Amino acid sequence: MSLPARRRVSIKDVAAAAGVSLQTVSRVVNGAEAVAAPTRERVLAAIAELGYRRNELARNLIQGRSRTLGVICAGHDHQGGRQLNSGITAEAEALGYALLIREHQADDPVPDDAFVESLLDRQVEGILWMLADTRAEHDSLLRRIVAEHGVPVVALVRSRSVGVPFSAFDNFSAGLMATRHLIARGRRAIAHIAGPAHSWDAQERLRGWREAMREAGLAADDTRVVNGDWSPEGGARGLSALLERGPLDAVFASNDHTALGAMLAAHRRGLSIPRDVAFVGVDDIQGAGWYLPPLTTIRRNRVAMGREAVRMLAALIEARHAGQVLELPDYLHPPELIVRESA
Amino acid sequence: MSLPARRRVSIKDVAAAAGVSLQTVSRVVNGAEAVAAPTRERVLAAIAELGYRRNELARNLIQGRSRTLGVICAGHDHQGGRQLNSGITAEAEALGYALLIREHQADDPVPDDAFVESLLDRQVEGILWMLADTRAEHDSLLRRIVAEHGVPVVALVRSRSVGVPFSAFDNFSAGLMATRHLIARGRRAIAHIAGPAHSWDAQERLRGWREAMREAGLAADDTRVVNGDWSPEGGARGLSALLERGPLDAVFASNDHTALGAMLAAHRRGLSIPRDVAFVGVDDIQGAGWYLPPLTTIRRNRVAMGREAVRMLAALIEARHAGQVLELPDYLHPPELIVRESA
DNA sequence: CTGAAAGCGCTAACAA
DNA sequence: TTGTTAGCGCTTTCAG
Repeated sequence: MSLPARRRVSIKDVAAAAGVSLQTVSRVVNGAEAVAAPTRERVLAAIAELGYRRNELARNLIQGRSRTLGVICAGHDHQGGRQLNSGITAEAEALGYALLIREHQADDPVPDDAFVESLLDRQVEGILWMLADTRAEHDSLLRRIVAEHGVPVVALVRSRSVGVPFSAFDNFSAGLMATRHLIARGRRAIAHIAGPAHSWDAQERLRGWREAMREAGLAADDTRVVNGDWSPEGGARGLSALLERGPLDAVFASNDHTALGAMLAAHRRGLSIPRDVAFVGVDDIQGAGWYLPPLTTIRRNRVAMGREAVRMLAALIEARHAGQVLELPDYLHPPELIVRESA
Repeated sequence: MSLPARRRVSIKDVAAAAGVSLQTVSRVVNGAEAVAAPTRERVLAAIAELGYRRNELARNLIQGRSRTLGVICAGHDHQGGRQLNSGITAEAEALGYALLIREHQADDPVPDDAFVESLLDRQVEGILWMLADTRAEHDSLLRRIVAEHGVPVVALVRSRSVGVPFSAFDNFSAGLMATRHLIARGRRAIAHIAGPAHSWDAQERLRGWREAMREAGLAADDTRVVNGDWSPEGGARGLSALLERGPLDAVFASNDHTALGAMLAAHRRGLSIPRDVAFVGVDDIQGAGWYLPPLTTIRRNRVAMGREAVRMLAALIEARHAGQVLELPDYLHPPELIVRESA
């Protein structure tokens, strides 16, 4: 297994073996035209024999480019960060970028400069910001990254004030769509189990719920809203709290896990779904179509969001290298209603 | 946003500003003792004023260490790769390693050398292998990484033949535990919906089921086994196929998603859970405790597995740098039975 | 078409 | 305690 570290073969070794200079090897490796066929053959043979591979680190150093993107994301991601990552990783790879991940655990202190500096020190060329927190510390950190360090940033949340381009989910429309669907099915007493109070996504979905209720002339007062925490536990607690405040015939849950917990709580109280209470979630996580009953939900295409974000960031980086200033349009990904049996 | 790329301030700039040599700045930055207090002050002042940050890439190059780990994992991971990542990322960060991720999508061709070479080219010091595929191509690739490239590797699956240390889940014991639990509850006609045929995890769990049936003197013939694909769809299909072959009073599903799908299918056929058919899954994914009925399952602690794997890999790397050969004991993480209502 | 020299940003070894 | 000299592995001028 663990052999003593053998020195990797360098361009120098290849040059010596092929009897040419370093540059010639470099040219061959980089596919330059200006190399005579026989020379190229010899170099290629030496490369093959020695098993030479280019050291990207050295290359990055001299070119002043790391071809690396930093990703700042939440740690215990209840919302399926995984799927997003798959869009991000695939696109990054396609564009030739490596990814350096930095996770912020929910129970850690609010991230400060030191949090991102490890990424900057490793010379990331751009940053993907996935923290959906509306607290001022997050905003100001993001602003400082852009202003002081001058690194291109693309957000995967629709950030409030910081002028960073984003590829984000249209949470407001999602809330609107979910609630409208319930209204169209004849529901009137529609409650909302929201996400955590300082989550941007949660706030937007709540706003969508309010707007849909308002336009239908229905009461959307605060007694109809409780905060959850994206988890089934939060959903179950939320439903109980809501039922104590009064009767309801539908619940818009901020995400599928919340809906799952709330549905079980409703079931335990002898309520029939969707007859007595209808449920709509958000996410369309794997499994949502197999709950009892299968969950009606608002799908968000995380893979597409991730892909787009990486594309935007890459464009920003290229422009920067070309000395240009690029103004990118924001990208708000539309929600998709998936009607199943819970509503 | 996208300012023209400004040259980052280097150690040279700091040295000039502070009126000292490069070396002195380097010493201060690296916290060496042998610097006079007033000199240190001046350097620190210059660093603060210029906003100097050390370029880790340059440092890595000269030290011949990248402080980076490569992770080779499956793309569309139905099994919650996310949670594992959280153990890996946390431990890697704690030990000062960055992570370079390489995902293998299930529908891509079997990974070949080119697949890992992008990691090697970026000088990763070790590789975390998370591909649980028993096909020969995977094995031989893994073997080649170790033999030809000489990079330390730790696997997160219990790999068959390749002599790579692992920190893996004890899938066999999980299968044993799940099946024994069903037997202890008085079930006799216990079927198994397995994972994909060439998944190592799936094969081991199947083996556990067989062994438990055998030791109880129950029939464990192939008519009682179908292959799923870790998904709810596969679980539903699996249950239907099993029921066509004969009656059963319990199902050991290879993972929670499979169990979820199978439970819905059972429900649709008017079977009561657990009265008519009991179910046990594997994973204890978020939500499993909120299914209808809450799922009895075998928990696996992915975070611990990830942490341990990173620790092992780091130890291997340190040993290598110290010129030693380290024999590491493998780590088989025990399953934990979580009894809920489905069995 | 090929090579020599310089240097990316930093640290290691030695000298002063 | 501080500075000087090399040089990590590579690419970029600029000569030849």
